[in-house]
Amino acid sequence: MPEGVIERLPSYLGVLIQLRQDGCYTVSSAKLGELTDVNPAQLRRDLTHFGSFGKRGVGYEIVTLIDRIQGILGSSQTHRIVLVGAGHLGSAIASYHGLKARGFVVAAIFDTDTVKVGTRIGDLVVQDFSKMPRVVAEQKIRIGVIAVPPDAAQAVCDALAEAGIRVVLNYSTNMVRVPAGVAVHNTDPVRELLHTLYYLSRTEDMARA
Amino acid sequence: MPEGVIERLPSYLGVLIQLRQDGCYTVSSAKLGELTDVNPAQLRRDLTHFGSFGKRGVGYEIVTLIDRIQGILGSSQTHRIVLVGAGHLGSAIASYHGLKARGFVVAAIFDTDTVKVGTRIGDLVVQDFSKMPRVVAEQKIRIGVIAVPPDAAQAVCDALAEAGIRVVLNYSTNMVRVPAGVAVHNTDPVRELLHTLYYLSRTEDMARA
DNA sequence: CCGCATTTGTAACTATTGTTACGATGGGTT
DNA sequence: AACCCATCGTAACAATAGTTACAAATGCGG
Repeated sequence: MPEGVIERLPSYLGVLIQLRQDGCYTVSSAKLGELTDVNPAQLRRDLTHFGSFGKRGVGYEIVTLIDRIQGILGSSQTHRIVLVGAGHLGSAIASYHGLKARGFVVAAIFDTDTVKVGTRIGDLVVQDFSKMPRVVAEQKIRIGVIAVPPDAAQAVCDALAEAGIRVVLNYSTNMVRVPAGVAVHNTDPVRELLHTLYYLSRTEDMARA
Repeated sequence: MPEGVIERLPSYLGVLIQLRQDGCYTVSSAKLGELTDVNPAQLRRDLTHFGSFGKRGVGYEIVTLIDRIQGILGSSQTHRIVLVGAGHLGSAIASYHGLKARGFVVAAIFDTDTVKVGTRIGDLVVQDFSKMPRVVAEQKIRIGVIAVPPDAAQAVCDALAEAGIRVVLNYSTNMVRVPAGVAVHNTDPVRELLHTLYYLSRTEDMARA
């Protein structure tokens, strides 16, 4: 399965869920492509990677498509995640309602800062990071989110991997490295900003020309 | 300039800045490639897109490289950004020290919620969103960050574009659309999680086999 | 029941991206 | 000064991704 497909599936899913809420039953590749900024033909080809269940002349049945994509991504069941770092970013993630709506539940929050340990964030009480391995093992949690200062990120990541975490989402500025068998996704706001900066200078060049 | 290069430059820059702090003077494509998970040859070719200034047998001079990349991305000067949404996520971004260190300054924070308007976040006082166009115009701000609930995202984005913002970084779950001449970058945490989920199921399949 | 508008699925093509391989070049060593 | 080793820059190749175009299928209206 091509990497690009995997990256687009979550976008399709998001839009489809929105459409279902709006009361739609079917959607064409043209419409869905417009809403996700994807070429309709490519969208159709993406979907053929896991079967062919559109109806010619009609489009795709939304509920079927949602089911299918959730099956591929493995988001049909709810996933428990652990969150490391109870700072502003950690709080933002923990109290983010969009998570539950899409099948994610924050099972526990950890921090090394003794001042933060014991405080509440939403329904959860921040626990000491030393308890992380036990919680991960007992609840068989496989997803971890890192929201700690850059210097601590790698150490936290190593500990998560050691504890059995299989997927790491890293929100710190430092890229972290993982052993084989663990997937990591580094999404640093500053990197995103720098990336967009390039387009800023380009649009200005165009305006000047 | 290929899209892929632009996406990798910020990673290079981050690692280079780190290396400079550690007291290094030069770095080889092999080393830098390892630290950024990029094939050394590709890294070299990426760099040739804007000149050739490595020394054979030695590597690249770190400070020169940093200068050059910052020049390309336009991050040699400081950039002011406006932030819309003073919730948890907005606070996280506003009080994020990594921004200043990398040349970004949050110039103003806006919200429509009258309860939040007037409160302080770091050095800044949250202002009413209606004042956004004036601030953007007066300070000639071109970058806007959206950290509001999904339903409000598109409206905020339209207003930002109208006010003269040229680059939008959208952290809400709803993808937003922009007029031509404005660049947008949607980075939704849930989408990232869903994306990593696929790899989770894959690693488990591998473990089972 | 038949043609028409619509929309899928896919084949062929193009463009882009990534990889491998190797000659060129600079510094260090004897 | 001559040799050697590390490393760059780049050409050739391979793989991937994206686009265009069109035939096959579906439902609808007359």
